[in-house]
Amino acid sequence: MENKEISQAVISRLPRYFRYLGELKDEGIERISSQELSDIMKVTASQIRQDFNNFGGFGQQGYGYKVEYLYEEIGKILGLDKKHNLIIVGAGNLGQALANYVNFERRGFLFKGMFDQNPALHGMKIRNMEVRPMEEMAAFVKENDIDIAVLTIPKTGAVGVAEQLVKEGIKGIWNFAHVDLNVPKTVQVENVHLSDSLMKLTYNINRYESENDI
Amino acid sequence: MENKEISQAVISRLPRYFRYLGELKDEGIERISSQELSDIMKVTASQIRQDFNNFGGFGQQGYGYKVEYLYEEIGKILGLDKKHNLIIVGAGNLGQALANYVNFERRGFLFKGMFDQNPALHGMKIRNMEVRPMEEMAAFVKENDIDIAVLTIPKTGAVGVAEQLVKEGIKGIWNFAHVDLNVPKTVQVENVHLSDSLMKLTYNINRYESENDI
DNA sequence: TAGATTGTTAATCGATTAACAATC
DNA sequence: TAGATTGTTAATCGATTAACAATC
Repeated sequence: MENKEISQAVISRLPRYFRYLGELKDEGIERISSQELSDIMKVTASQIRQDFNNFGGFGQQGYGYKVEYLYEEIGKILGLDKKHNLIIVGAGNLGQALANYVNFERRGFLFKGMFDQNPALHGMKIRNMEVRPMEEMAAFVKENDIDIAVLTIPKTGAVGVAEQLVKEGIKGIWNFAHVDLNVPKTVQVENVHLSDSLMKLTYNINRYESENDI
Repeated sequence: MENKEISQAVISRLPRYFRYLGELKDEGIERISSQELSDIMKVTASQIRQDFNNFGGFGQQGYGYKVEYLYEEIGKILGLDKKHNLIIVGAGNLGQALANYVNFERRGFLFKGMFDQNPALHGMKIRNMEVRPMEEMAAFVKENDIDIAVLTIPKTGAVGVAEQLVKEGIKGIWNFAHVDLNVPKTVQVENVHLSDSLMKLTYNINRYESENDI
């Protein structure tokens, strides 16, 4: 299938469209124009139309967009119509927090297992799922058709674990470890570097203060 | 102070430079050229030099950059030389995970308090800090000079809580609630929308598979 | 049909990369 | 001094916005 490449800038905006359209749908609103959506979301109507048209014409001239249809289509583009088997590697605070994040299940992410190096945690139940030793991870991934691994381990172990996961045929890694993973193009990585995010916040606080001589 | 505006694209790259330079420093490396850094970080040397020169000349022609000096300077730009008083609003799994994230303290983020609506959690100790009722938040922020609030509450409450925080003079909000906050320009917001991030991952997994007819 | 609004092309703006003179 | 590498200007590339013809 030869699709023209969509820029990551566009992709990054899709989840936000999806969220707003979901809310409009829940409010019972049936149609919306790019101009109305523009007012609500504070992006230009032009950008909205360009973004959607990357994936084909979802609207109707003179009418606008059908909210529910557009919502469904964007969901499909994001792959939310498919089920994804997921494991969490690292049963610390963050791993546990993500395991308990109920909403993921609603979107087709099926929590299949949890792994940790620390023997003290083995057998402990988190969201009805026992924590398994790291040694079992590789076989588990292969046997249970795991698509996505969530990495919530310290950066020291992350590169090695990622290598194992790649070897077992993982499709995507949601990486919370503070290190850049080097994986083949066959494997997708999405980084969540929390401390980077916090630093951006302090930069902006500082900038604002120095611009205003506080 | 009249500084030319730095684009958020540049700011987003600073924490990554900071991380790599910290690692180089820890390895005892004293100098590095933009070309060497380019090889390690997989960005162009040109971009590195342009980025740094937004903030003035940190290098020396014919020599390169002093690792430690550059590291310190980027830290200052990011505001990491200052202390920031921080509270966490929402003592659920994610709030607790962030409270226990030790590394933040090392960077000058001082964990001062934690709040939750749920009476069952009040008085509970998380990292030696008792969970307080939401009603006490506003006064606490004012009395304890809180700069940053971490919002780890459901989206339904987030907008209202953000309003309160703004009223009490908060400087920045690190927002994990899945909603866009509408605050005055005096208050900086950094969003961490975890489900958006996960959707980007599934998009890329899907795209890769459909491009390769899997 | 007339009015509205998309889809799409063209214009603008901004960010990245290339090139090279300045200088250590 | 010669060689290396920055700082910075110019060229290119890509993303955003504006404009409008197509069309519902």
